[in-house]
Amino acid sequence: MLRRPTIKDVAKIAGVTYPTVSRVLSGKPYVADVTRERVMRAIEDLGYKPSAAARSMVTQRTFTVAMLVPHLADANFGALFAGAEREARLHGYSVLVTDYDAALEPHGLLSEHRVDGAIFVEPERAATLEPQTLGIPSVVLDDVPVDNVGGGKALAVHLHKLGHRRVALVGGPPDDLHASARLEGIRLVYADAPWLAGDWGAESGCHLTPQALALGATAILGANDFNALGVLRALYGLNLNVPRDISVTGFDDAPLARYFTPPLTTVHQPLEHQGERAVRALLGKLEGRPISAAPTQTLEIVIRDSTGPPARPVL
Amino acid sequence: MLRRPTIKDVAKIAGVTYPTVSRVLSGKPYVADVTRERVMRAIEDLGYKPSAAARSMVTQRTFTVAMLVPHLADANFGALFAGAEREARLHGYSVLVTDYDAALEPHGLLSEHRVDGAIFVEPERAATLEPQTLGIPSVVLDDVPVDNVGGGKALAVHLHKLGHRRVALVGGPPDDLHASARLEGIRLVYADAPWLAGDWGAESGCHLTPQALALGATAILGANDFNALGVLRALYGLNLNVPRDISVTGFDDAPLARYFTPPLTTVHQPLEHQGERAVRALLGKLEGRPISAAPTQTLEIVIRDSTGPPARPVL
DNA sequence: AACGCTTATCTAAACGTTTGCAGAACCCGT
DNA sequence: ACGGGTTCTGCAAACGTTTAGATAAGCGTT
Repeated sequence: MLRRPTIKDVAKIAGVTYPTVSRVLSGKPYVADVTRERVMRAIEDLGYKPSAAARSMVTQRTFTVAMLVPHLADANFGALFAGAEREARLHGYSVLVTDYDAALEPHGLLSEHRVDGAIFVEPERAATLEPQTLGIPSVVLDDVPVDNVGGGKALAVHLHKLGHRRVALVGGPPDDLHASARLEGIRLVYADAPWLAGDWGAESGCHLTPQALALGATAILGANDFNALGVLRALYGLNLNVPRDISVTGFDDAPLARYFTPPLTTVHQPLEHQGERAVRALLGKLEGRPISAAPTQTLEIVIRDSTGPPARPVL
Repeated sequence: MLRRPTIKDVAKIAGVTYPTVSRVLSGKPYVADVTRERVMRAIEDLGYKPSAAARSMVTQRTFTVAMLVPHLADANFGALFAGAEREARLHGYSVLVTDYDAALEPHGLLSEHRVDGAIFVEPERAATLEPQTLGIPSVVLDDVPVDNVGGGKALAVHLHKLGHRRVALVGGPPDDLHASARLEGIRLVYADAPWLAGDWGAESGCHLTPQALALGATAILGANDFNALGVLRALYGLNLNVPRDISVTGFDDAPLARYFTPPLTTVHQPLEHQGERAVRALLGKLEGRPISAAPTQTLEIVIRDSTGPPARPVL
C-alpha cells in the first residue's frame, strides 16, 4: 500500500506548486479559473484528502469541539447533541462526544489540544476544573440557563388545580442544582413539599415511592422522567392505578415519556435548542466575540394522562 | 496570552535538547535517570501538554477510533460505548462518537484522517461504503455476530409453553437483518407468525398494535424494547391488561425495560461485550494482526411480568 | 516606451513532533 | 595507554500543511 497522496502530489500532476493547491483548497482569492479547475481535477483523480493534523499544526486550530457527558452510558442527550451538531456544522466546526474520564485521560481529547473547546453537559466535574487547568475554553451547559424553577412551579400549579393538597418530589441527587431548582418551584405552591432525593435513575424513583406514599402524598413528582418511570413501576407493583389513585409527573419530556403507561405529564426541555446555544456560546469564546448573557429560557408543561384529581377518601 | 509551551521550551529549562524530551515523553530507553527527572520537572513546571497534531503528523497515526451511529439522537448505545471505550483505552486508543452524517462531512472525522479506524454501529450506510472509498479500516458491529435467531426462538418457546397459539412480531424496519433474524427464530416455533414491520421506535409499536390484535395474536413480540413499549402503550389505551389479556415481549433488554409497566420480558443483549469485541477486531485490522472470526454469541432470555398464559376465551 | 496596478504564481519559513545517525563519554578487558 | 563495547545525548531531516513576502506577467496610463 502506497503513501497517501499529499498536496504536493496534487500539485505535480496539476502542474503547479503546492501552495497553489493550498489556495484552491481553502478557497483563497487570486487563483486563475483554469488553474483552479486543473487542481480540482487532480484532487479528484488522486482521491486526495487533506490531513487534519498538518492543517492544525500550522493553524493551531482543530475546528472541533468536545461535548463531555459524565457517563456515556446514561445518554439521554440525543436531542442535545443533534442541536449542538447542527449549530457547529453551520460554523464549520465538528462535535465529538466522549465522557469525562476518557477526555481527561493523559492521552485524552482535552490533554492534547485535540479540540478547540469543550462543552460540559453536567456541571459535576466542570466546577472542579478551573479553566487554566483545562487549558482550553469551555462552557457548561448551565451557562445556557433554563427556568427549572418555573417548570417545577407549573407542575405544582397544575396539580394544585386538580385538587392535590400534598405532593412529594422524588429522585435527583440531593445536591444537584437542577433538582433543587425544581423543588424550589414546587415549594412556591406547596411550601412544605418533601424531597426524597436519590439519583437520576429509574431505580431511585422506584424504591423511594413507598416513602412518598407514607408521607401522604396524592401526587408524586419525579425529578426527571426516568425517576417518574420508576415511580410508575413501583405503583404498578403496589397495585395502585395512575392517575386514579395517585398522580405522577416527570421532568424533561424524554422522547419515550409519551409512551409510558400511562403517558407522562411532564415539562418539556428544549434540549436541541440548548445544544445550539451551548455551541454558540463556546464558539463565541473561541473567536473572542463578546458573549451576550443568554436570557433564561422558559419551560412548557406537557399534560398527558398520568395526572388527575386525587382519589376521594372513601367515605 | 502567550504561546503554549512546546517540547523546546521544556528542553531549554531542563538544559537538554528537544529530542531528549521527546525520548522521555515516549518512554524510550537510553535516557539517564537524572535527565529524565529534570525533564519531568520541567514538564510539570511549565504545564506542558504534547500536541497531538504534531505527533500524528510524523507518526501518521492518531490512536483514535470513531464509533459511528446512524443518528446520535436515538442513542441506546450506552453500554456498547462503555465496552468499546474500556477496551480501546486498554490499548492506548481513544474512542469518539458521532453520527454518520457528521463523520462523512467534507471536514468530518473520516474525510480528514482524523481517526485511524471506524466502527459502524448499524450496517445501514456502511454497506454502501467500500473500504477504499472510506480510506481507513473499519468494522461493522455485525462482524461480531450475535444469535438473533436463537433469541427470537427462545422468546417463542417461552410463549408457546405458556400456551399461546398465535403471536405477531411488531416493529423493526422491513429489510433489517436483525429484525429478520429475530423473525426467523420466532418462525421456528410459530411457522406462520406475521410480521408487521415499521421502524425501531415506540411509535411504530404503538400504531401497529391494533393490526396485530386483529390478526388474532394473544402475544405481541416487539422487534426491540422500544417497539414493545409502544405496544404496551397502545394496549393501555385499549384498556387491555398485560399480561392477563395479552402478553408482550421486547428484545435487547434496554436498561429501562425492567421499569416498564409491566416489567418487560425480553432478550438480553450483551452490548458492552459487543463493544469490546468490535474494538478488538478493529485494532486487529489496524495493527495487521490476523483477525480470528468471532464465534456467534448466544443470547439469554429475561423473563419478567409482561408475559403470562393467554386469556381463556370467555365461554 | 517607461510606469504603476492588479492578478497570478512561486519561494521559503514555520508549526511541534519523532527518529535514524553520528558523536561523546564512560567502563571494560587487554 | 588502547581499541571496543555500552549508554547517553545532540544534530538534522522529515511529516503535510499555511502564509507572508517576493517575483512575474498583463494592461491601461502618461
